Amino acid sequence: MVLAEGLSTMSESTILIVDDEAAIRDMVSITLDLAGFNSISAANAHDAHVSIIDKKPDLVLLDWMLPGGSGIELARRLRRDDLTADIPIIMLTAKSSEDNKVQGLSEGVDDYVTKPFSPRELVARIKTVLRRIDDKQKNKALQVFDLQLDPTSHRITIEDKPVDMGPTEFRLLKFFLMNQEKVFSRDHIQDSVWGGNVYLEERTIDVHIRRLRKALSSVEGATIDYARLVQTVRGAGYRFSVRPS
Amino acid sequence: MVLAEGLSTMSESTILIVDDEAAIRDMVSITLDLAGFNSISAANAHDAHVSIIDKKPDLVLLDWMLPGGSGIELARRLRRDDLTADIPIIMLTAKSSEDNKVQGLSEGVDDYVTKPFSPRELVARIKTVLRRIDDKQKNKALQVFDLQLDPTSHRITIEDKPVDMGPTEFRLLKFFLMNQEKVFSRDHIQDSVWGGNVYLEERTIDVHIRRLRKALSSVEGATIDYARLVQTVRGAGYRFSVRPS
DNA sequence: TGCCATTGTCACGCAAATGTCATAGTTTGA
DNA sequence: TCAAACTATGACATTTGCGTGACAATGGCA
Repeated sequence: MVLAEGLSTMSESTILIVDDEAAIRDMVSITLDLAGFNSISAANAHDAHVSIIDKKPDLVLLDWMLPGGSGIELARRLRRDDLTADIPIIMLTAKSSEDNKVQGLSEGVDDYVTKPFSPRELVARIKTVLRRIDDKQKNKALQVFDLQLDPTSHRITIEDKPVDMGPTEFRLLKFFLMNQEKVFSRDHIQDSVWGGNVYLEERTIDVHIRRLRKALSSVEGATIDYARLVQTVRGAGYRFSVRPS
Repeated sequence: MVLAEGLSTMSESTILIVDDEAAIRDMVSITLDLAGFNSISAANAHDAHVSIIDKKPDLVLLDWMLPGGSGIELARRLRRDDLTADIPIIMLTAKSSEDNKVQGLSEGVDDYVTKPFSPRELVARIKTVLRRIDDKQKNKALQVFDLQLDPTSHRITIEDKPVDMGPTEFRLLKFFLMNQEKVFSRDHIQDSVWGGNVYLEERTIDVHIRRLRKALSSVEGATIDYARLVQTVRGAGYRFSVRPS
């Protein structure tokens, strides 16, 4: 069975360690690996930024005292850029005595850990932050243009007008919204939306795709035909994409 | 069991004390413990921030004059972050200076206490603030259009006309009014309205939903059909929402 | 004690939702 | 241009979930 997409608790989160001291990098790296995380590291802010854009880690462990004060800079830059604004950051700070300067600048940081720290503490903090971000993410409304899916109220709206659809189509749309711009085979869709323990006729998926499209088209006066976002990829499956096919 | 939502009088509120002087921290801590609060403390803004994110206290007692002026910074930061914006803050100021008062209140501080203060006064202020916050949330949630639920007199009115319903329907409506725009499964509703230690047949919830709807519809000449606000979300549960389904 | 409101349960009916099929339509490559 | 492969769609039987009226049990209150 193929794993359901968008699982809240990823089996293996990738953590980026940014510290100029090799000893600390190694120590933390080993700790994280033992805790079941995937760790990568960077020795300076520049490499870190490249890594973040490249590898898209789930969390960044950032040393406050990088040479040149660039740790602060990096944190700020990450927060400013939409691409990286959602990546949680845990700051590693030296001692709490001289954090006065630090205070005003530490906006948007998700947690701090003070050196020296125990591996146990570090892992606990990371897990806490990941869980918190995760919950936030899970309950966050998914949105594309003026189409909104709000998991909390279990409601779908287009331009604030409610869209009526069955539970299966709801799950299907949710799946698509969480995995846009990717083609999925019918098998994969079945596994992710129905679960792996059911047998469905192949054509059944098509029917539900059709019902989803119909629901998305049913809104009067919409500026876009949202049904067009559910695209057929002949011979491969279906894809949800904001780009015209 | 899921905790009942929005309990007004928390059995034990957690108060975070932020002060750089250990003597004051201890004094306040003892005072609060005696008054039946749960107290934690932090010596600087940094630790305080960590604690707040971690422990989510119900109120923060914040020394204005933290070294480096970071007290005010902290207050500002707490207000800006969505996670912490709702946590009430009471400022501890050295002298009664009008400046402090004005500036503090403009930063969204809920009250201020001037040193030296008596334990009695401090506790009274805390209780006042907690009650005010509490009332604010309570009163905000308990009115929708011309439907009113008054917890004190235990009455429900629509356009000032009394609505008759059983105790269970009353609690059910209260629960819905406190948690609007969210879907709740029957299990969740049962936990929150009946408590987790009872076993109910699934259909029983439906019956009470129906009784609630019937009661809400029973008012003659209402401009809105309030029963429509109690919405069925097929396959998911029920939702109280101002928006049409 | 008897009355009455309240409550939880059940059985039944209805409508939405679901999965399947047959048929029509479209695309692809020879 | 034609056949094969693939997809869209309408129709249909079945399943599922929800609404509703009725009823017995409970407990408060006069």
